[in-house]
Amino acid sequence: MGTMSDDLAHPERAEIRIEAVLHALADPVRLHLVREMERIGTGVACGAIELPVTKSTRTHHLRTLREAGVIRVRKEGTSRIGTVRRDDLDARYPGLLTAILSAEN
Amino acid sequence: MGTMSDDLAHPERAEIRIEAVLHALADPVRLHLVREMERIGTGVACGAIELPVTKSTRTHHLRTLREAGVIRVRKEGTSRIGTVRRDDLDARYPGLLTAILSAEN
DNA sequence: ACCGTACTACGAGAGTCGTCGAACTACGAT
DNA sequence: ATCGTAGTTCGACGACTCTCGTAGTACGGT
Repeated sequence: MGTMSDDLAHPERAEIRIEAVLHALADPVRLHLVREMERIGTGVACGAIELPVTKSTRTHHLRTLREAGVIRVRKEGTSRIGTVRRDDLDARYPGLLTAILSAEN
Repeated sequence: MGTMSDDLAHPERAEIRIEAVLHALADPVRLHLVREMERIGTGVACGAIELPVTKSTRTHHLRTLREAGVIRVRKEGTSRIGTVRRDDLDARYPGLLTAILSAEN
């Protein structure tokens, strides 16, 4: 047993704040994470994306992205499947995500 | 006299990094600063924009924006005139600035 | 020359952030 | 039931950030 909130918390579309989104995407690790999710497409096992950090740090970044409203995460067995919330972000900040993700640097 | 680098340092267009821009605009004070500059238009006396912080904090935020490549600052007497680098930002990250600045929230 | 205005520079303090390791929970397979 | 795999949680640490006040520099007016 043990207390376990079975579903992960996500902000509603209307609750997404631009500062939180920008802050979330300003980190190189998180930006890479989102770019990979977008590249692969339909539902990625978060753990499958190679990262230069440990498991706990990965969890931290995924939570930051989720709580900012950038990605949606659902449980699938022992894995977490993540997808970019492109529909919500495009509705709320048209052009933002495309501009950021297509920024070659 | 004293050593005084007479011109302020700005990154070239090609040197602008997306993470720095996002980080710079993720702060509420700086975002407000940039929005005001864009609203007023051609060359604003940075000190004229009302802010809930002290002078030294304002200097800090202006430096952050300048070093990220978001604004250009030139000296005019004892004042600093700031302008958003829309041309450079639009060239490098098309749609980004518009998306961020038009985000009401 | 003096004074006021506009801004910068330099600490300092409080808070946040990114990172890790160790301990824990949850699920699936053998 | 046992083991391994996937992820979370917790505390800790160093680094960075936002804030401020004080002191200093530069320019313009009287």
